[in-house]
Amino acid sequence: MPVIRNTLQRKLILAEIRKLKTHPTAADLFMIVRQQLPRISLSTVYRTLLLLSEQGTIRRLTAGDGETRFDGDISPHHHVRCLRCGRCEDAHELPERLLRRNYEWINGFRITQQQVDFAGICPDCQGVENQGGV
Amino acid sequence: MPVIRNTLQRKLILAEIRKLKTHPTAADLFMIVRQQLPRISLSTVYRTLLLLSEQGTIRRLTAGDGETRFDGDISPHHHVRCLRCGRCEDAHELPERLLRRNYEWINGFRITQQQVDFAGICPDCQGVENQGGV
DNA sequence: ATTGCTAATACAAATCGTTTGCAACAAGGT
DNA sequence: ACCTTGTTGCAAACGATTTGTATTAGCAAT
Repeated sequence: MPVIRNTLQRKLILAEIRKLKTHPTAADLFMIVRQQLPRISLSTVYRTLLLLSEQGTIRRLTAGDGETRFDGDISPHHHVRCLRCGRCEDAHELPERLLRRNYEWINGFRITQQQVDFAGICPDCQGVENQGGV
Repeated sequence: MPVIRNTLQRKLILAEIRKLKTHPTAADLFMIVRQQLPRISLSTVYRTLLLLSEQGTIRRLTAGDGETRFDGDISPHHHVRCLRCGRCEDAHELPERLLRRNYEWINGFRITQQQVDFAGICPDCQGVENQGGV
């Protein structure tokens, strides 16, 4: 088993993802970290995000069409996503009992992940709702 | 507003997606419909699936990493997905009260879609679990 | 049935997010 | 300070999906 090195790029990426509450995409993080480390490459960002999510250090949010988003808060909680602009927020105001009960087996599947995916139109997009789009 | 034409390709695709219980991908449906209509193109399948899901005739399942899957059953129910092979099944054995309550507003978002996403290892993949992979 | 309008198709090429191959680099144990 | 090898940056490959366009075919009106 190879040694995991604590590189500067990994430190910066993890620090930024923990600082942000916006569930950034890989491209978002690339642009942010590049301000401190201009030569960092997008593939390093992808590789680091893969590593961190496999470690369980961060959470990968795959619901929704577009890009994968990442969350530095790994405590159990749910998300709301805007179908128009893609914005993704925590849904902390939900009753926490919603998924308090864990399912370990369904249809013979051994369940390891569960999350509720809420989607709709965010406040900013509600005004322009009739002006075409999706 | 343009007239929506009831073409042969649309009829065939909708018939197949309603026949199948396996939540096929666009590529799956392409291969199936091609047996009856060899000259159909993959982009027609994609465009038709987009149209049908925008109409609300079928349901788009976007949770998970890989390809988008489609469901001809639009009644409210949840899904289990295998993290190893990607298989996706209905989770009908769940207590139906799980999402019986509908959320209309969360964080100021007007909610139009909600679903529980369960993921784990399916029975077929449990045996080979230790032999590497994701 | 035949016509005419135009939505929808097949095909190819483009696009988007993400992954991978590889030579150069740097983390961290010695 | 050195050496091993995990990691990076870059470019190119990748898979899923979308789009441009000339041609085909639905279907409403004759």
